[in-house]
Amino acid sequence: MKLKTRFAPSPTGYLHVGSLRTALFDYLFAKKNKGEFALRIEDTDRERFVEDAQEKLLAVLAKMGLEHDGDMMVQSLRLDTYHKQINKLIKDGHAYYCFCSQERLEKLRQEAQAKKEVPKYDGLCRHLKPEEAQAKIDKGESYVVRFKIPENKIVEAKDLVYGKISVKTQDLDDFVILKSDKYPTYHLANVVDDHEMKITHVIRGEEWLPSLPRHILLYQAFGYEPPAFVHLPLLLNPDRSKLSKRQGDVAVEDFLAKGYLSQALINYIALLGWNPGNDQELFTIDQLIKEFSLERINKAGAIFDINKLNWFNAEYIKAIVEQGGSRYQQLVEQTAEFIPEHKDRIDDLLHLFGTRINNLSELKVMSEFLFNLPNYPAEMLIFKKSDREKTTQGLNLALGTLGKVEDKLWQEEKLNTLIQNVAEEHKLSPGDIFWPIRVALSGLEKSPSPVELLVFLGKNESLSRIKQAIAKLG
RNA sequence: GGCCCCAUCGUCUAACGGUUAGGACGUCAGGUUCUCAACCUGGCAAUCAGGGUUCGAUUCCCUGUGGGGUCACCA
Repeated sequence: MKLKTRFAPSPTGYLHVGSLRTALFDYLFAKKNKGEFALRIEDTDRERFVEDAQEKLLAVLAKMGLEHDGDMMVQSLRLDTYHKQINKLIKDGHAYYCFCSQERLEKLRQEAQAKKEVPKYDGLCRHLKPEEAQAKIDKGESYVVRFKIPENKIVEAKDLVYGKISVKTQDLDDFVILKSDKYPTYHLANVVDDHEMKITHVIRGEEWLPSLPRHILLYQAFGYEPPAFVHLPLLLNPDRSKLSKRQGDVAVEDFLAKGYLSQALINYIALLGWNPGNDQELFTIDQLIKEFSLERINKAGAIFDINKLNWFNAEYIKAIVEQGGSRYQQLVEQTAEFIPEHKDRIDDLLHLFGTRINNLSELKVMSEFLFNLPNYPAEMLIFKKSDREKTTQGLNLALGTLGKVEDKLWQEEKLNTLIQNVAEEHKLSPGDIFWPIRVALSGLEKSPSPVELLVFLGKNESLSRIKQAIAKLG
């Protein structure tokens, strides 16, 4: 049988990084085994319906390079199927109609809570005769369908990461499988669809582990062979709670909007809860596919550390700028989205700041001084080991020397040699001339090297800024 | 609270029962330098606790502690 995984998000309007990690592992495992990676939209909650969510989801997955195989399944389009399956369960005695009102259930919950007991459905409608139930339905009473949990049994479930799990059915209650709006709940739709789609491996977050026994019971009631289950350790906030908004970005869209590269994000997230068994950390997607194995998935939750993501992203930016090629062209295009007003200078900006940024949005802030010289104090021009006199001399020498340079010789190495020579001739140390040039050109104490700035700004602008500096020193 | 899961540096993690407990991020120090970044070198830093099993436990078992997840007509 062909191996098949599926990513089954509910359309919330954005893709959570935890979901991305699940999707990635689904994808890697499928590709590794020459299997299929399917997509299913779990939109059975019409109260949380979000406009455009499906399109957005597809777009982000595409950006992340996790495109699915085959047709996408949409649960809201399959109500007939679920109804058919639910009727079968009812007929076989595995499920029953329940007419209890929300108010009664709420009261039940509160009573249990007051007695410090576990809130559980008390099974009031469980023994309703079929005719009685039918009569109520005919009268137009609102109802749900509940699954009938077998009594006094032990449910054994196996997970490929967590091992064997067993639960007593006494600890479970008759959960709803069909809501009063005639939409199925997750549990039901999930089991029906995974079976119908011939999913061989269900890979999902650890938060589903507690409901695994319910799903096993459903498979048994249907007489289906359950798929293999793989629960993934959770992604955590710095305080070790389940990764959520409020404590930072969690939407993949947010990271893309800040200028994190999809490959970097994928690479980082692959190493959360999984490792290759050696020291390698930088992986292309193809390498991940090659190395991936379920055996090397961890059990403990992993904190999502923005610091390490920054490192990965910076590594990718550096490497791509250095290597050039088509990936570099892509990077240039992506960067242009952040600085549309200086589109024609992206190439230069990337080379100037490629080793200094964690993400693309930082580039905009960091390069601002190139287009608008900050108003800096004259004292900043004087290097800590220099003085006003030498600084003025250095700037004037620079102005004279640079002014005579032909346009075609306006290059980093040439300019560097030129300035060095002038400094030596006049017994000036580098700090007497390079430092003030940098400050004159950038208005900052921390910046790329003076010659890089000269080349970026060009002769006219450079000389103009140096003149301004000399004037400041008065 | 019931049920379930988990436990190695601050973080991500490695270690067929036998290692000076390794790597990476971060951090600190030094080098390189006109500054920053990058780069290079080095430092600090962990097996939750207590019992077993064993010649020997990070590793296996039990208990405790701690953390998390889940207990909806949400997924």
